[in-house]
Order: sequence, then structure tokens, then C-alpha cells
Amino acid sequence: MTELAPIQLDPAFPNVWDELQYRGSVHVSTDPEALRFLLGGAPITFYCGFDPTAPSLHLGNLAQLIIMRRLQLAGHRPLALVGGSTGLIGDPKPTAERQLNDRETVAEWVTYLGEQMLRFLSAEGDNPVELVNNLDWTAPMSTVDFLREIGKHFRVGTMLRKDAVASRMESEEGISYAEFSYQVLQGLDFRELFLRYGCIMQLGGSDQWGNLTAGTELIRKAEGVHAHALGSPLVTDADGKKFGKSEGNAVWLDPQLTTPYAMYQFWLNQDDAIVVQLLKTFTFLPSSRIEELAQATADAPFRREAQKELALQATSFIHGEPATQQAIAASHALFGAGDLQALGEDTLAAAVASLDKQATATPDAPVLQLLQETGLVDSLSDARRAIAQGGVSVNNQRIDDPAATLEGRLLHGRYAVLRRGKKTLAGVDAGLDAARA
RNA sequence: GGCGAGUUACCCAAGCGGCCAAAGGGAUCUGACUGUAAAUCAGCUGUCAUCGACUUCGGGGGUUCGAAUCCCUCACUCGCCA
Repeated sequence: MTELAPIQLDPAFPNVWDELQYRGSVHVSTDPEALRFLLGGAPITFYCGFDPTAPSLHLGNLAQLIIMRRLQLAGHRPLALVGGSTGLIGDPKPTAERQLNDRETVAEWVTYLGEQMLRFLSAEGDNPVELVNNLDWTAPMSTVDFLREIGKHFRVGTMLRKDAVASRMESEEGISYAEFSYQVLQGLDFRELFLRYGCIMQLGGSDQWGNLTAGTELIRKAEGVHAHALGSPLVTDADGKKFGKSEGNAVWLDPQLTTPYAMYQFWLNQDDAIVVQLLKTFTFLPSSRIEELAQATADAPFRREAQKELALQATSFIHGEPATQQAIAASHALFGAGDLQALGEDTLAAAVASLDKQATATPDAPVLQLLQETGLVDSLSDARRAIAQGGVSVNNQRIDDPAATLEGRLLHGRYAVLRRGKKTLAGVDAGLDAARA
């Protein structure tokens, strides 16, 4: 039950298209019947791109990467594109104009994203992944060439009707010419990859639909070929809010930014209402196993079997099994019976170290201050509020005195687990060697 | 280029000389109830702090005993006209 699922397709589906349907990975597509035929046949080349808007990909991107991997497992050849040029312009968000990042930063992120993508796709066999960067063909192109060869194929009326543009036109903020042109750039990419690699399909989130079809239309007009696009549903949490990356609480694929422990906890805490969908989207578990887990959730929701399985499978896919096992061990230790006293020093030290909020301290450091240093609260005022509300504990003992210190509360003479609320934890090491601060 | 409207805390949005650290809603966070779930109910949500003090309402400058509120100016956004 807690075995790692092999990275493979579900044999229950002879055609990968049907598996994608089962997993709810197709929201819109250019032509379902043609795609089913295409994907069930000889290997094709397809691509999916990510813009460097951050130093790491996040869970929303992972959904695409997993679809790419499934297609690759079916024998098709993936091109992993990083948006070295499009990242300099910015895909229009429905709400607001993007802030431009400087070129050096974007270039740096391009390398990070590239490395990251390669970790999730296979470089082996007849259809190894290939990494491409759209800056390579965009940078040398002159403005006149761009307008004549590409711009001439685009109708402004059509461009204005794309959702991303239309919603911005209606908003107070409007839209800059740069972001308005984004769809043209993405269309250009698809055509370029078609010409260079014979790439005939592009994947993306359904919010990218306008950009995806910009490419298929350009290829049709300029090359007379019908290329395809597949828009996958945006993964949302139970409230319908975007999953993986929103303000503040992004879950990153880079373990430096989101520790495996935090990642594991993230999956473990998913609602019953969406856990089955998440299993379909983010794991390689066969449908038979997913149906079992769906039943388990219905029958005995309090056991949270589906969440546990999801957390294990997804975290392992991202960070590998050893890191995941450590995260599980830490979770058991920190959320176990609550008796941290009983833990051996090694186990405790590892659990404390795995938390993504950390601080070192002297053995008599005030709790108030540690709350802030660990990032558990934003300010001392916030820390006072949290304590006043009864939401702070040290080693599972509630703190109600704002002036409390670590004195007499350390485990094994040097560790403390700070908890805010039920599940926000930070580790404190007050060991002598670490206490210089 | 001309005219008009606008820029308030995480988001939406009131306020239009003192009673404004700034209504209301959403969202986050905390507590209760639970299953490290959801829903529900309650509380909190500028900073520092013992009363209390201090910094906020696009930027800068001014008027006034006193400004988010009035004036000038700059920036940005939207609309209409050229």
C-alpha cells in the first residue's frame, strides 16, 4: 500500500489519450478525435513551455510536466521550452500588468528552470527530451522581419478577443503593447519548433488557450499545416483557487524553496473533496488503485489513506524516495502522539532540521523573539497576538505568557519545536555551538 | 496634444478638514468542533510597547492649530475628443 508506483502508464488504457481523459488532464483541445488518433499512432514531437518568472517551477507547472512525461512514456518526443524571450515580456495576467524582471535575473532563472525540467523527463531511449530556449530564435530576428513574417498573419480583432487580453481591456489597468504582443511571440515559438523539429502539438494550461491557438493558427496560415493544442484544466484547490502558485503560498519544486517536509505536508493536508482528482493528476498510480483510494475516502475518511498515498507518491516523484521517507519520519515525530520528550536525539534533530522554518538561539531566548526569527509570525505584535489567542506552543506545551523564554523547555538540552496554530512548525536549535547569535 | 475620471491597508471598497490606525465585504491567521479534512461559530489582522507612543491613505511640496480629506506639482491608469 505504501509502495512507490512505477513511473509508467496505466496498462488499462491502450491509448495514452484515453488515460489523459481519465485523469482529467484535457480541458480543451483542437480536435479530440484527431488527437486520439495521433497520440495512438507513430511518435510525434510536442512541446510545452514555461516562462522564467521565478527561480523555480511550482506545482501548477508540475501538472504539465507530468502530462509531458505520460506522453513521453507513450513514445512521443517532448521538447521542454524555457521562455528566455517571453519571460522578458510577460504573459498578460487577467488582473494586472506584470513587473518586468531584469535580463540577468531572467537569464539565471532560465538555467534553473531548464535543469529542473530535465529532472522530470527522461533523456533515455528513442524519444529523449530536448531543452530549447525561445531566446535563441527571437533575439536574432529584426523587428521588420517579425512584423512581415509573423505579424502579418495576426488579426488585431482576433487578438483582442482572447480572454487574457479582453479581460485586461475591461479592467481599469488596461494592457501594454508588450503584453498584448505576447500571444504573437508564443505563436512564433510554435511555428519555429514546427519548422525545426516537426513539432505538431503544444500543451499548456487552459488559461493559455489563447496563446496555444495563436500558434496553431499561425502554422495553419503560414505553413498550411494543422497543428494541435491541448489545454489542461487549471488545478485548483477546494475553493477553486489556483493551486501551487498564488501570492505568498507557492509550493515550489526546488527543495531549497519548499522543503520535502513542507511538500509532503502540503499534499497530506488536501481536502477530501479534491484528493481523488489530485491522485489522478499528480501520480502514476493506475486507475484501479485510485478507485480503491476513492472508496477508502468515502468509507473511512478519517483514515486519510488517499491523502497519505498522494503525499508519498507526489513527494517521491519530485524529491525522490529517501527525502520523502525523511519527511514522513519527521511528520510522524512532530505530529505523533505529541510526546516529543520520548524521541531519541537523532530522530528529533532530524525532524527539527527538516522544518523549513529555522532559528538558532541561546538557551534562554525569549519565545516572542524566536517566533519572529523563525518566520512563524511577521512581527512582534503578531507574535503577541498569536500568544494571546492561545495559538503558540513550545514542544507541544501551550505558551500563554508573552514573556516566556526557552529556559527549562529544551529537549535534549538544545532543541525546541515551536508551533503556531495546529500545523505551522519551526525548529529551534539552542546547542552551544550554534548559539553564537 | 486637449478635456474629464481615478490612484485608500493582502484584494474589493467607504471616507471628502478634527470623533480616522481609517466603515463594510472578501481573504489570511487563531480558537472551538474534527480526521494534520470540509462546513459552521467566535476572535484577530500597521509597528513598537505597561498606560501609551510612532509611521501609514500613488510620489513630492504647500495651506491649516489640525489633512486620507483643501491647493500645487510629478508619475501611473481609464474614458472621450483631436
